[in-house]
Order: sequence, then C-alpha cells, then structure tokens
Amino acid sequence: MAGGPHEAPRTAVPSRCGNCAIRGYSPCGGLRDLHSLDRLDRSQAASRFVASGSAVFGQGDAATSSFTVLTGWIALSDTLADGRTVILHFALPGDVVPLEFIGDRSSRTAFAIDDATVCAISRARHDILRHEDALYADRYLAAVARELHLAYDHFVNIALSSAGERVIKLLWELAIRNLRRRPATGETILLPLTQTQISLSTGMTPVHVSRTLARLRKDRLVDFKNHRMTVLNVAAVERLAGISEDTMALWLGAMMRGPDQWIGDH
Amino acid sequence: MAGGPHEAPRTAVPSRCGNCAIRGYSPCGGLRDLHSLDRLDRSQAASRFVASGSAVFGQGDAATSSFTVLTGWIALSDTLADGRTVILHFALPGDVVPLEFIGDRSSRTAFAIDDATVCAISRARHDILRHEDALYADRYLAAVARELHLAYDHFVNIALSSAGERVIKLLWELAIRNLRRRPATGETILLPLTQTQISLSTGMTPVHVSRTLARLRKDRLVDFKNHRMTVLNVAAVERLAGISEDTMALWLGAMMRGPDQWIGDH
DNA sequence: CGTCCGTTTGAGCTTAATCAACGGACGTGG
DNA sequence: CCACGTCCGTTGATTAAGCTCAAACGGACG
Repeated sequence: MAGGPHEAPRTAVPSRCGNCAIRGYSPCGGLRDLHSLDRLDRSQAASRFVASGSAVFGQGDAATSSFTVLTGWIALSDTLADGRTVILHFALPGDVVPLEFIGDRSSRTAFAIDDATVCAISRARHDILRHEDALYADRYLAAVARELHLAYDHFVNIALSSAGERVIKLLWELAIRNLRRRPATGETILLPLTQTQISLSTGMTPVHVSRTLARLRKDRLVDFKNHRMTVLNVAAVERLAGISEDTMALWLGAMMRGPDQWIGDH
Repeated sequence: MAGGPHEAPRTAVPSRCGNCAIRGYSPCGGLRDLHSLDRLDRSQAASRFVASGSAVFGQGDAATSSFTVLTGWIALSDTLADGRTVILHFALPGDVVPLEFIGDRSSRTAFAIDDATVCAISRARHDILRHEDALYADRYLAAVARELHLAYDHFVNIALSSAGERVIKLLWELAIRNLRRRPATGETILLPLTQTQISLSTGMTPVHVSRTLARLRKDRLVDFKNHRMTVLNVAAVERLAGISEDTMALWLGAMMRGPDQWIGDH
C-alpha cells in the first residue's frame, strides 16, 4: 500500500450534463448521452446531492423520476415487511438507477453508499423523449436490458456459489465496473462499501462476510479493508470467480454499442 | 382430489396470432397484441413446436429472434462452465421469453418444460417494429421491465428466505401467473414442473426440495405431487409466502396497462 | 420385463447462522 | 481534554439448515 489507493480513472468523454455542469460522468454505462441530447429540455433535468446513507427515493414513493448517477455510488434495495433487507444492485457513476417503472409507485429503495450526486429526469419527460427520440429509446431499452442481465447474473451467483465465490464475484464486478478495466495484481481499489453492505447484497450475515474476507486474505486472493480492496493474485481471483468473456464485456459496457448497430441495420 | 385437476382457464381475448392460427394465448402477459399488430409482416413470424425437454435456443447460439410463448412452459436457464445450472425464469403462455438482447449471441438457454409452441419474430423485424410502432416499443419495454421486476423479486426470495418459503413462493407465483387469479383452498392446479426443476430455480438440491415439500404437505399448506399442486390452506400459504399487493398485481399482469396510460399523458 | 428418471428416506457431514463478547474508529458533549 | 455512545468489524462457541452419499421405490416407456 505504498502509494495508497487511487480513484478509478475514468475516460474523459465529450458528452457532459449541461444542466449539472459535471463532465466525464458516463463513458458508456448506459444512457451515455442521456443528458446531452439536443431534445432534452434543460429546465426539466436537475442535479441533486444525496448525502451518504440517505435515500434518493423509498419504497412506496411516487415514481416520478428516472435517475442517473453522476458521482458516488447508489444502492438499490428492497426491504420486506418484517425488516429483512437485500441490496439488489449498485449503480456507479454513469449508470441509470434501474427503475422498473411499473405502476406509479416505486417498489424499491435507492440510497447513497457514499456522498453522491444524481441527475433526475421526470417520468413525463422521459416518456416524451422515449417517443420522440429513437436514440434515447434505444439507449434506455439497452440500459434496462443490461440491468436485467446483471440481475440474472447476480441470481446465478447467489443460487450456485459458496460464500467465498459470492463475495469475490461481487468485489470483482464492482472493481471492474469502477475501473472500467481488469485490476492488476498489487493494485488497491477504492470501493466505498461496508462489510454489512456486502452481506446485504450476497444474502449472508455480516459475521460470515468478515470470516470470508479473512479467508480470502489468508489465501492471498484479495485484502479488503477500510473501503479499499488490494488485489493479491488476479489469476487466483479469476479462477475462483469464474468470469466469462461475455460477463466481462457486460461489466465493461462494451456491449452497449449493440443498439447503435441495430439502428443501422434497416 | 375428487374432480381431478383442471387446466388453467384462460380468458378468451380478441387478439390472435395470424401466423400461428392460435388464439387466446395472451391475455396481457406482455406483448399482448404482438402478433396482431397491423404492421407485423406475417411472413416474418412463424410458430414453432418445441418438444418437452428440448431447447428453443442455447447459450452461445446466435440471438436472432425474439420468442413469445403460445402454449406450454418455457424455462430460461444458465449453465456455468462446470455444469452447475440455474433456472432463471419460467415463461408461461403469453409471456415473452426474456432475451436481454445484448451482443449478438444468447447468454442463456431456453428449453421447454413440457410440449410447447412459441412464436418467433426475427430480431431485425423486432427492431424495425420497435422504431416504427410506438405501441410495440412501449409494450416491449414494459415486458422487459416486468422481467426485471420479477428477477429482482426472485433474487430477494433466494437471498432472504428459507427453503420452505422459497418453494412456496415459487409455486404460488406460478399458480397465480398460470390461473391469472388467486387459487382457492382445495383447488388443484396443474404445474408442469418436476421437483428437480424447482430445485434448479430455488438454488437447492432435489433431495431437499423433496423434504421441503413433504414438510409443506405435513403442515397442510400445499400438496405437490405428480405435476399437480393442491392448495390446502390459502391463508397459511400467503402468510408464509408474504406476498405484497404490488407483487400480486405484477403476477396478474394488471400493471401492464401502465404504458398505455403514459402514452396518453403528453 | 427391464431400464430410466424422478422421488423418497436415512445417516453423517459441512456450511453458515446465531449468540455473545470485545475492540477500534469516530463523533458528541461535558 | 476525556468520557461516552454508536457503528463496524473481529473472534469464539454453539446450533441449525441444508448438502452429500447411499439405497430403494414407483411409474413411464420401450
């Protein structure tokens, strides 16, 4: 840990959010040009600061807006009537917070993992854009399809894997989506998660997450401590995690170029 | 089990698949009018018979078509390199087989749980329809959003619930989606699943599914035997399964009317 | 009539949850 | 400055849930 951890270097992109005056937020995570489309009425979108731990929206709230993460991490979660909670998904800068947009109230909660800013687009405007702008519609559909793919992958992970596999897959996914490349051995990556949040998204108890991380440290795969993951052995991690090329491409966002090609098809 | 089990009574609907000459297949499961839209070039869609156990498409196959289930049940599954398999979703008559349509090859397998017929629309045509027909685009997006919602719910189920809860939730979901209403105590419902398939979709072993079903039978919740589920106590089932109103509405497809309303909004 | 598949049941074992105590980091208020 | 509470992570001991291995059964089907 000589040089200390470094922020994920994000590729600078020409597009920016005119409203929010924040740039470089979205290399190709989903609605890459969501906020720079000419049709977007600037008065309709607004950036919003969300303090660490506080909610963007909660279960039962009116689902009036679509959100894109500009900075920080947003967790999408579901809490049952008896209080049991799961984290369904982590939305990183550039990602759309995956709203299912079914019915008029949200069935999930979105909260900030660390201090975050999000860009909101009203649902009415979102619907107009979808109908008037084919590119926007394509990108939005692609974003939802990506979330579906990630959700299925997550499901596979939790259904089949042992504790060690679940944790390492989650950490590896988040590292790659954050860095936008495969980490190198020896590298330290900032992942603003707590062990409790890892437990919520892997369906384990916090104590068992702690033991599992201790095991991963002892086996010299990764060392997760204080919101920082140090990669000790890339090969061993990838052997345990068993990540396919397709999955890697999905995390890197490379496949998101698909829809553009389809448009040109006919 | 006096009168024996009865087929799920499906509401007759005016729409039908012109190509496939099969009617009443899709009350409102997703792309309700997918095959009856005027714009649909009839020469492009074709019905296809899929024998029980055989695949509609497999992992790695070219993702060239979108499929809607006409009769029978289709399971969407994922198999890892080492052979471990999960069933991600069951598509019932009227449902779209949820293709993520990312990249040009399918990352999942779809196979028939019992003898089935599906209606295929080529991806090229699907893309044209999406761009030229706002209603089609809305319905397709709503269908993907619904699949995302179901996937998240499934994830919550597997992450938080005990074996008994998982199994009863799965059976209850399938019964309600099949019947399009809440079953009554004493009713017997045909669910063309095996215990092995239940185990694949709940992340358990077949032996433990057998024990869990034995327990549910002993506790007089449901009796699942020979592809037939007999409901012994609706109240007890719903207490254990803990189904919310929103979830019920999603299963019943009632919320799918959302998009139509949005269209009228602006 | 035998084979195969799905299911049942038993015994022993592994994994992860639970219960519990403790320690460090941090923030608050005296 | 220290005392205090809180949150998060660690560690140990114990319990329970579910898996593995194994044997056997029944129905479907050729």
